[in-house]
Amino acid sequence: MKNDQQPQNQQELLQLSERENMKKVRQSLPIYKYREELLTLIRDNRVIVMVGETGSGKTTQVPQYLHEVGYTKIGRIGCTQPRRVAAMSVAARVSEEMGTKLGHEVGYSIRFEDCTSDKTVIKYMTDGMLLRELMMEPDLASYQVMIVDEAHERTLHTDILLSIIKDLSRARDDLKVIISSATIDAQRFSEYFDNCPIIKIPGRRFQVDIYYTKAPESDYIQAAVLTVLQIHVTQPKGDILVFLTGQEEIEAAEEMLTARTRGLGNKIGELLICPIYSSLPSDMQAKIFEPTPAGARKVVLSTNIAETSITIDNIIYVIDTGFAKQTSYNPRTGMESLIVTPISKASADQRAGRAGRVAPGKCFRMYTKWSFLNELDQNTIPEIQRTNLGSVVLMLKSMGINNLVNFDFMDSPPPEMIVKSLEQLYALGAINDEGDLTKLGRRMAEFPLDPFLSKMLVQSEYYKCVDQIITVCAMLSVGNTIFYRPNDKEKKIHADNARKAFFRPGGDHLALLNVYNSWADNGFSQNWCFENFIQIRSMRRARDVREQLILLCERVEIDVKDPSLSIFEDEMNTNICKCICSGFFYNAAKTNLNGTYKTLKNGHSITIHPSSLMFDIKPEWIVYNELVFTSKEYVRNVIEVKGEWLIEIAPHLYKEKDLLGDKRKMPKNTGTSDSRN
DNA sequence: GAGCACTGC
Repeated sequence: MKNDQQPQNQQELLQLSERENMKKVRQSLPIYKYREELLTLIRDNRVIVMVGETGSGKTTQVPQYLHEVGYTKIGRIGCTQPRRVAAMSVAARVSEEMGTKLGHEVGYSIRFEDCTSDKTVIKYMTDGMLLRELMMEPDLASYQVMIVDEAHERTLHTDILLSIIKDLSRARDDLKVIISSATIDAQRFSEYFDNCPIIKIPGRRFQVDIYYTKAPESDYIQAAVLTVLQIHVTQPKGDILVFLTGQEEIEAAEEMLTARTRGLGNKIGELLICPIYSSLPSDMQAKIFEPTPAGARKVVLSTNIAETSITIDNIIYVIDTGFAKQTSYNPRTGMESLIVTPISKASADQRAGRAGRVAPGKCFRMYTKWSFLNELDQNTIPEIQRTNLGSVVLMLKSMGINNLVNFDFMDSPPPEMIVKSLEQLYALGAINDEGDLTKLGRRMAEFPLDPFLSKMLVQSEYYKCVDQIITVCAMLSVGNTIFYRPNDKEKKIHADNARKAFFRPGGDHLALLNVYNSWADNGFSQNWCFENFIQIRSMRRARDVREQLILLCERVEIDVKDPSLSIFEDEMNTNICKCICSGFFYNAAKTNLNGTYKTLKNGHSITIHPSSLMFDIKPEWIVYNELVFTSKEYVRNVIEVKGEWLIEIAPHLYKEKDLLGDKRKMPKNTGTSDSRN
């Protein structure tokens, strides 16, 4: 502290001019002209909708204005963001503008990282983080203002927040709520919040000219590739961003572009092809941020990641194929599908906007204007209407919100989805006949996990494998991005062999446990990951999740001490499988002996995904982590179980006569994972 | 014998 106050004239002067400069920058933002109007509106209303276009400065300035006029003397100002990086970087920017140290007056709170202190009066956070806070502080008593930013994105967490905040703002007449959204939805937000006033703040964006195809394109990848080449040959300098739906398309486009430009030699300028998608290793992702050398042109082949999550500088041309992969959830079958779907108008405009960040740009849409006007939906269906609501329902119940079918959502999820979640929670024992949370359910709600996983975790104490199950939970919750499979025939074989080497009798979960433990035994080494085709980013994330789960276990009094030393490996593996079964018995299936399986719950036909280590083994009974439709109905992350376990663990679902009654008819050679080696 | 968009607690 004292050192900071030593007079260091040169540096202080520099800082002073920096502050002056900062002030000028702040005052040049479009929102500055609206400062007084905005503050008056907030003073006179509990809730307002703020339409701030990109570049208006709303996210950084509004909390500061409110701070400057004294709101923070009473309570904190919170501002939620859908993404972690946004929460961090905006907080850093604002603390710099205020001349304070990050984490002091201005801070941020995201999962695994709380950069706030007692002094913090402006707090940026992810919307999911605020939901967790709401479980502990249901009235948000420590906040005077809550800003829900990027509300138009309608993420699952944002939608739930909106409902809870609407409810809360009626009870707390001193709380100021600001819903910040893009133009399109402003009216709907206002209606939802009892016709609250709307303030519109223009942004600062360059014009983007839109071009359509004259006729529909049958092959949008090829069309996109040809457009890239055409731009490259005929248009002035500036990088190109192409939106495709996934890794496969990106690799195809990359090959086509390479082949097409190869023959042209030095007739045309160099074209740098940069793929980007989230599961691409970070060092390869970094390529898109490298400055383009003079005389060359960069073409970024991207998934939706570049629509909101990643911003690339110097993009002048956008090529929009008009499609994206989208999940949908069928509550009847409990199946998720990931399907190539036409994007919405809002999404198309967002993509086009990526061309106008640094200069006037051009957007080439690989579909007709008629199609844009008549075939695309206005907005993407909000996530809350197309996702499994298990953890949402559990969370809301733990906040005391019981009547979910009549709960005031901005867009209600289909009732059958809520019913399905309730049915699953009931089967897990998280809620009772009246639909109230049980003691088990309350413990489960503490964990930031899917209810199936949290049930398994709570049960792990009984099966004496808490530490192992924590690891399994952590590995499953980082998704399917652990094993890296390069885009090269030779390397693919090596990667697959590396993967198979992690096999342990029992199933995929045990292999995941093995991966984690091997990594830990090798000192969490980066090199080890590289040699074994493991994505270190996912592993580090799993390690973070693990640490968080350990802390949470202590809170709900689950003993994390590792008792495994007194148990033999075989016995331990059985315990682990039984424990997984105690969480996932709902996802049980029996072999049909022709390579497919039949789910016990509804007789649905499914197949083990070829990436599963159980693909070649095909045990009689399995329990799976997830069921996803891609080209077929595949289950991923599978373990072998015994019919007897299912009857023992879930007698309310499975009866002996139904499961084992026809066992005598089954041939004996259905193989078990133990016979593999 | 297949292929997985993107977030987030």
